[in-house]
Order: sequence, then structure tokens, then C-alpha cells
Amino acid sequence: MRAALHILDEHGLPDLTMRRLASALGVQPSALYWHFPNKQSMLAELSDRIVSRRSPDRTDEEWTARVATEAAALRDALLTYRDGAEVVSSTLAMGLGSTVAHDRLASAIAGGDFDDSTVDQAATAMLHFVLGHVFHEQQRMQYDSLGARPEPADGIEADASTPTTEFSFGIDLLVNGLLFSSQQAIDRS
Amino acid sequence: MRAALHILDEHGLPDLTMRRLASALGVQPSALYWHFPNKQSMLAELSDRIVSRRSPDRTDEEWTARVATEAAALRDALLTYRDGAEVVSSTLAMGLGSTVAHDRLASAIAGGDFDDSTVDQAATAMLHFVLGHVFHEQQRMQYDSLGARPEPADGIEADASTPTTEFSFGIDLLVNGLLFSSQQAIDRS
DNA sequence: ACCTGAACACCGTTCAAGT
DNA sequence: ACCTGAACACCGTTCAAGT
Repeated sequence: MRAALHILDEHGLPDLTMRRLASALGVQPSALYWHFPNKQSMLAELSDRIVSRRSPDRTDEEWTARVATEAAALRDALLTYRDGAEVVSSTLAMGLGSTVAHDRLASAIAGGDFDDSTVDQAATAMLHFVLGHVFHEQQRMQYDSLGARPEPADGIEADASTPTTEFSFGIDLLVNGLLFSSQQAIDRS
Repeated sequence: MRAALHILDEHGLPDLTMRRLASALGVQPSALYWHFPNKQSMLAELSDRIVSRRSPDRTDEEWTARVATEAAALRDALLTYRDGAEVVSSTLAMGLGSTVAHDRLASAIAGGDFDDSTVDQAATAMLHFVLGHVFHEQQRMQYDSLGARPEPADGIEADASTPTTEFSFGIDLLVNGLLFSSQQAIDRS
């Protein structure tokens, strides 16, 4: 796992092959298949390690702030390793890997007193957004790092929106969506 | 493109190799490289075809309904071909492919009279959700089709939430988030 | 303009056999 | 329990050469 994370971070997911991992460990490729049934399950274990980095669990009084904190911690964890979002995203899509990312978001959202189905579906929607956002963000990072990056033209700072503010915008949108629903429920009562 | 779409739908993305596509066309693999610089650009063209299926553009009076319609049309387009969401998602992440999906969502959202930056970021967030959702949905489809699907136990219909209702829930959340913002703006004035 | 033939430098995975 | 050696059945891509 340590060797795999090193290859991932240093050379990216396309270079993280079973053969390359084996040679980094000074071992034949076939040796890995005593420890893992296949490459997917090796990536699933890697995915769990990336996602499990504990967040600084400040128990905020406001559930909305806790959701924002949890989402930001997840983003940070994904950003820790190159192609982290892609590894986690494809692992979860395959139905592999732990559900800890979803569960942490769900537990924060549950602070808003919604029914179980709402909590679950909101957490899923938020997880999709986070993975999609960071995947996109990391792709741009290595595109920029090797391509011609279009410098912000002229004297004007062209763009006030950074990846971080864009991320917060999306999370706020989802949280506000939940607030809107509960407020409407109150209005009707 | 026709042959590629056929392989994609019949055998899935992992089987859509340049060599296999070539042999389906009765041609050597190297022949494809006269038409495309590499596999990525071939997939990008495929992605554009999948996404460009025109939606029944009913010009709904309510912008919220138009957003829902546009999002559902995008989901339908992605569901038309096996692994459609994965093809489009990876293409867009690479910075390839057209921006038509984003643009259609943005144009629907713009009906709510938000500033350009809000429209753009909301469309991006929504696109991430749609791609993440359908990717997940399609992965479950082929997992179910070849694995042991856990039948809804007992006499009770265990689950009221279908992929379609889950999808609508997420879109509604994002739309309500936008409504919440504009309503707060009114409250302050 | 469009394609072939042959090669290069790789993959993931299996499995008998070794220690 | 853990690994080697050798093989199987593939990949994407390049490039001189053909028509």
C-alpha cells in the first residue's frame, strides 16, 4: 500500500500497474496475486486509505457548518494524492470500497432532522458532487502543469472563482436545497 | 462511429479497444490512426454523439421545470448506450468534448435571472451530479445483470426509491438551493 | 488519400513449481 | 506461507511501405 501510494502520487494512476508495483517492491508481478485477487481489489484498499484520513471533527453547533466541514475534509483527503478522486470514484462506482465517505456526510446532514431516506439521498447527491468536482479539479491540475496555462490576461485579475470557492458554492447549493425543503414544511404547518 | 457505438452498447467500454474496432471494420488497427490521432480523441467524438441527442425542447413557462426537463433529457441520453456516463465523464474531465451538456443546463438555469457566475457554477455542480448519478446507475445495472441481485425480501416492497426518483431528488435539491438564494435576496430588500 | 505489415513497449492474470 | 518462471491473451501506438 505504501509503495502503491508512492507510485500514484509520483507518477499518476495510468502508471500504477501491477507490474510496476511489483518491480518497485523487488518482486515478480505474479507475487501480488497471492495478496490480492485482482487489481480492482488492490485499488479498493488504496481508495479506503485515501478516504479514511480522519477529519478534525469539531462538533459544530450548526449542522449546516458541520456538513460544510465534512465535505471540505473529504475534498482535502481526495486532494492529498494525485488522481485520488479518480481512484475513489471508480472504486465506489464498482460497488467496492468502504462507505465511510457517504456515512460521514450522512451523519452531518442528519443533524438537520430529516427522515432517513432524505438523509441518504442527500448524502449520495453530495458525494457525487464532491467526487465529480475534485476529479475535474485534479485533471485540470495536471493539464495545467504540463500544458500552456492561459495566464490571467491584462492587469485585471480575471477570475474571482477558485476551485475552493466553486466547491463551496456547490455544497452551499445542496445545503440550501435542504433548508428550503424544511422551511416549506414549516410554512405549511 | 457507428461501429464504435455498437461495440460500446453490445460489449461495454472495456471491450471498446482500437484493435477490436479495427477488426469490426475489417481493417488493420493502424488504419484508425489515419482518422484519429489517438484513442482519447475517438472517445471524445463518441462522447459528443451520445450527449448531443436533442431533447424535446418544450419551452416550459417555469424555469425550474425547464431545468428538470433538461437534466432528465441528459440522463436519458447517457442511459441510451451502455457505459455512456463513463465515456462522457472521462472525456469532459480530460477537457475534451463539446460543452453542450453544460450549456443546456446553464441556459435553463439562466431563466431564473441569476448572475453569470452563479449560472455557470450551478450548471457545473448539476453536471457533476448528473454524471456521477448515471455513472453509478449504469454500474449497478451491469452488476445486477450478471450477479446475484438481492430480491426485495418478504412480501413488502422494500424500496420506494428508484434510480429515477433518486435522480429527481438530487435535481430538486439543487434547484431549491437556487430558489433559497433568490428568496433570501428578496427578504433582504 | 487511405491502408497494410511489422514491430515496439507494454498490460492483467494464471499456474505449475519451488522453498 | 509466500514467491518465481514462464506463458497466455491481449493492449495503444508508430512508421516505412504500398496502392
